[in-house]
Amino acid sequence: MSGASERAYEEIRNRLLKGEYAPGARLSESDLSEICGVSRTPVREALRRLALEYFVRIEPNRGAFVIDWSREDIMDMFEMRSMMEGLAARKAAERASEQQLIDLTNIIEKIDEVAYFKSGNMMSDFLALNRQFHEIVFEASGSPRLTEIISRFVEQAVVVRTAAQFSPDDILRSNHHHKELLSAIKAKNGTLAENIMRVHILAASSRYHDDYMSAKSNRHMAAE
Amino acid sequence: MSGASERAYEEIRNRLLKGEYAPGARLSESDLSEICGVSRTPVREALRRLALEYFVRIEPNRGAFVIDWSREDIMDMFEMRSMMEGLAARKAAERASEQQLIDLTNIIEKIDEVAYFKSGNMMSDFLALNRQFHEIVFEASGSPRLTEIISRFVEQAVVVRTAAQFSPDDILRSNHHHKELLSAIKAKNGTLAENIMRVHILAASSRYHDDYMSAKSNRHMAAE
DNA sequence: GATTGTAGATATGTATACAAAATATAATTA
DNA sequence: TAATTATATTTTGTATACATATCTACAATC
Repeated sequence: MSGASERAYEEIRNRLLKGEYAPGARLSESDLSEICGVSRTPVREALRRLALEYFVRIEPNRGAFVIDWSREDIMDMFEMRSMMEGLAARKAAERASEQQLIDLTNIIEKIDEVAYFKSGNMMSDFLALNRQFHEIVFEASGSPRLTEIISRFVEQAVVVRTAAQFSPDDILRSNHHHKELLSAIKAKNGTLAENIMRVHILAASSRYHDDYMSAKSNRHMAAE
Repeated sequence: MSGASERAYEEIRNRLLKGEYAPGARLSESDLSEICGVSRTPVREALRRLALEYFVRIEPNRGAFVIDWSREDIMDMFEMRSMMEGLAARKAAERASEQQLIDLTNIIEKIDEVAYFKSGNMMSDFLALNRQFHEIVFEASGSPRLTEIISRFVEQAVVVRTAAQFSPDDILRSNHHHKELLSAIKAKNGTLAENIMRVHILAASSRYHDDYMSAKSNRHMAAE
């Protein structure tokens, strides 16, 4: 999965995230192999991997197609994610180490700073820190297998793609959840931690829902 | 994913389920290609697919290794599955069609018959019917994407492998859950359906846990 | 004696060539 | 002209050959 295969994966994934290919579009292996500068073999491997992550759908003897996600699909995915990460949070509350608590505390501080100073790359900084935060919670759950599965889930197309625009206010609100979660974990209150995490994820999904609806109504108005 | 690739997948998967290869064992591509009677290319594809389903783990430039599941890993997987299938059951309670209710009713009847007559292939009959039952609940959730994701999850190594021995009593108990679930769905009581499904899955996991512990203690005694 | 380094052997990663299937195009018929 | 069949082209699926990385064994060195 290294070298050519990895390169092809990254390249195709980036193009998909940029929305370069329309939903439903067919992805030709030869075309992609030219674009990526590798042979068809690693391209095929990359496409299978992207199929696992729900970026594309592969039909036997027909090839790979860009997946189209409906609003319902996306909300369902958020709901699944909220349950999974909630489980991780519950276990984290039962098992987190001192060092992990310190790490979480530090990340929370950094996120506050990012939101406060509103630097040019505020979004990417926040996304990286936010990701770290959640990764540490996974690790703190104490189950490597669980961590792997949930991480893989969070890598999925719909989740990655919907990590959209956040305002500084949104970031602060999100970080407030982080603080609540941390104190629940510190108090070793698993049930509380689980439900805070669920709220945290579902709040993001709710925000996405609002964005989607307003975008829809904007398009509607623009069309009139 | 058809022909040679599919054949290789089935062959390797069956051998893994039979426990032919020890946990941690390395799976050579050339060996498997001889065994399956196909070239290395489809074998590689099959191994990647099995990696997604957590049958094997692939290390870059080193190959595929049989995954070893700890008891904790398995319990975690059951817990995840209980949440996912619970979600599907809740949605099914909100959206199931008349036909789907009839289908579920019929399957419940057939399972009772299977447990009653104790035919030679009781286990495989039950497993097939049980699978159908759960598949219909997925479909009744009304979300094709959700169905796909949960089905994929249920295909995973640990879930498939732990669908072990059930006594006629176990089957009747399991089917009792099915009946409770069906009536909750009929009553369009989503929360109830969700929690019944969770209990249904977690009861199976509890049974597995018991089996595991007694097997462990048997081995212990046999060793003395 | 333990460790490190190197050479050969073995396995995986990638490219290319060929086979089979699907799609597009052209010709034929109603 | 529309539908349909035949043919050509394109695309995916598989096999094979080659490149590259890793493992094993043995020797050199400390």
